[in-house]
Amino acid sequence: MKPETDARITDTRKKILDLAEALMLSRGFNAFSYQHISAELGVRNAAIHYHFPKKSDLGVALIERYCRRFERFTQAQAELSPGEQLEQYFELADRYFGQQQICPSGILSAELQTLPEDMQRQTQAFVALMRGWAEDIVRRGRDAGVMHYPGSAEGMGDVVFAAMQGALQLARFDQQALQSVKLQIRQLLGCQ
Amino acid sequence: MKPETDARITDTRKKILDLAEALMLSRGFNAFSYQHISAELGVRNAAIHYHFPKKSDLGVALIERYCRRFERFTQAQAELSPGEQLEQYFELADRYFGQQQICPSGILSAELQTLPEDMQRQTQAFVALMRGWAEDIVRRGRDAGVMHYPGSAEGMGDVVFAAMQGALQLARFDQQALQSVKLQIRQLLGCQ
DNA sequence: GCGACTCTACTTACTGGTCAGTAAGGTGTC
DNA sequence: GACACCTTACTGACCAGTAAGTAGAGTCGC
Repeated sequence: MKPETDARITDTRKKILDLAEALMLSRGFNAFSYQHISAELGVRNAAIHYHFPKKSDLGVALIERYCRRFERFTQAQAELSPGEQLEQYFELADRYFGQQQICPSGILSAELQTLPEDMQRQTQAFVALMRGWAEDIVRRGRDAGVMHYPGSAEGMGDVVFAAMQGALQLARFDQQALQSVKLQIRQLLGCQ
Repeated sequence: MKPETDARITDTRKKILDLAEALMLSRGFNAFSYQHISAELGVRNAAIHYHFPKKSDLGVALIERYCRRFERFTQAQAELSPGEQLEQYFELADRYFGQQQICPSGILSAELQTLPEDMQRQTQAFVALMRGWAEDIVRRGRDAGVMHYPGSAEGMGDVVFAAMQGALQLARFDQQALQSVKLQIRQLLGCQ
């Protein structure tokens, strides 16, 4: 039985993924090594290679987990109003910021050209998922009459998504930047 | 006479900076090596070290050049209307996109935590410069009565800057994303 | 106008460190 | 005894950075 399809995912495997995720969001995929993980975990380097033979296997598993997590997140959100969904999006960003991290799509798109091909494809799918979600929020917000903005829902969704991604990067220099962008997006959407 | 203060900057030195710039904007600062540059330039690795002893020296010189270039850009722009300034900003982004690059502040902030300290400081100054400029455009646009938006000029400037930075990263997956964001920003600002 | 000197802009040759990745062996559990 | 989950021990590639040497162009005293 492959670990990927096994319900009881190895403890070590999960710890590796968690550590790799934190490292990727703070340092980037290229800038962390198996050493970083194994040292923190108290195992040898080759133990990581046992679970993820190539670094790209680890990267792909990381993005796949993001996609699954995101799917669950949006399903759990389905009952919420567009305004509440937006606020949950903002809280997600706050959580990244609190850990001195940026959003996964931000680091992955910045490093894109140096990533292994399978990771590039996976990233593309993940970014499309998040982009579609932002678009969905502002479209349903306008349809429900609680959000008001000129132009298309596609355009507004892209601006919200791009601005939040950029804001998390800006927030590394000025912690007020994230608050500033969130507040301005609320005002541009005419909600609250 | 130091090369930095000499008007006649070495040809090789300039070529190194140009190549390093292109490499940084497409691959990132950590993901290019002196080998990449020396191979392209037809010189030996140590020749690069002659002009830039440490890689961080090259990085700092790169950002310093950005600051100087940006200063000249904004000065040349001083006579233009806010609407025209915004369009020039958009054209700048188009140029990066055309070369499969992202904006310098995007890659530098994504990699920030792995950059040498002097580069981090330099980056902070550069980002502050660009942020202030975006804020200035939308403030003067509102004052002149040609741009209309809720909230503060600080907030709107941050959204425009963050959205453009994010859009260039999104555009790596979907080339329409940049157009989409530019169009939406124009509509949010109520100009054109 | 010629040798001595100096400086710039490199070269060759090297070091030590880090990296991903592999092979083969060990150990405990079912 | 088969398998999951590690270990030790290693390889080869790449990396930033350094030391020492050199070719050529310009400068200086004389």
